[in-house]
Amino acid sequence: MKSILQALAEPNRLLIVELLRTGPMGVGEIAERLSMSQPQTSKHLKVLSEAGLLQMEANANRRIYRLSAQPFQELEAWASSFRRDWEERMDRLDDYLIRLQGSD
Amino acid sequence: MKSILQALAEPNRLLIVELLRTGPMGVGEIAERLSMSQPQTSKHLKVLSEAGLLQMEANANRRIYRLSAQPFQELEAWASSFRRDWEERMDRLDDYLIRLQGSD
DNA sequence: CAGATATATTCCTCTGAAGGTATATTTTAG
DNA sequence: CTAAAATATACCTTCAGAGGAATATATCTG
Repeated sequence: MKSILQALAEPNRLLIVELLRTGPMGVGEIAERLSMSQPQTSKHLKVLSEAGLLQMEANANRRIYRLSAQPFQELEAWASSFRRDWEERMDRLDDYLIRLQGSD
Repeated sequence: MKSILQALAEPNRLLIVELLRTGPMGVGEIAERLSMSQPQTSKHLKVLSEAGLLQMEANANRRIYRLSAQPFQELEAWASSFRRDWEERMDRLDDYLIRLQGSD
């Protein structure tokens, strides 16, 4: 989770991720569309890949990057687990209020 | 989204968030439980609060911090929206395959 | 084989942000 | 009113990491 969050926290990397929502893309096209230098783009792609957020497919001298589904599902599960925290606390509050009512 | 991710990306702040899942807590207790200095803790709490992740309740000279539900719901929604991307692409693939089949 | 193209990597610089120490601020206790 | 407790803030130092320029690597074209 930590490495996913760290990878996504960098603004340009977040832009890359949002761009790749539209579909898989090569390094050059990413760099051009986001007005980033090619080395800068490659380095961000490396960080994103090492965090598991991207998959790379090598074709000749082209590298096509695409979003990987799993880490986003992990993130969704993690974020939703907080909702469960609130709900459990609500349940405990309900229990408490019911017991309070019963003890009248 | 960016500020939420940036706030959560720092390891000690992530620890604070995980700790606060167990319930609201004062600065001193957070610092002690995580073996962090008080100023360090206060500064991280400020960043988390400014990102909307925490709410603060002042009681005398105590400040009680608690998790705020909304940003985690935003994060969940954002992460889940990627799942929708895959599904849409699957639908388009289905359409394509069906059309391919029809054109036989 | 000699470019040309696409991408990765290396090296350097510099800024932002994290951590430490000291201090300010507020509130309570005596 | 004074001291203590809890927290926030200011100031300083340090370091990871982001960006730029140059170069390495691999692949295709003629």
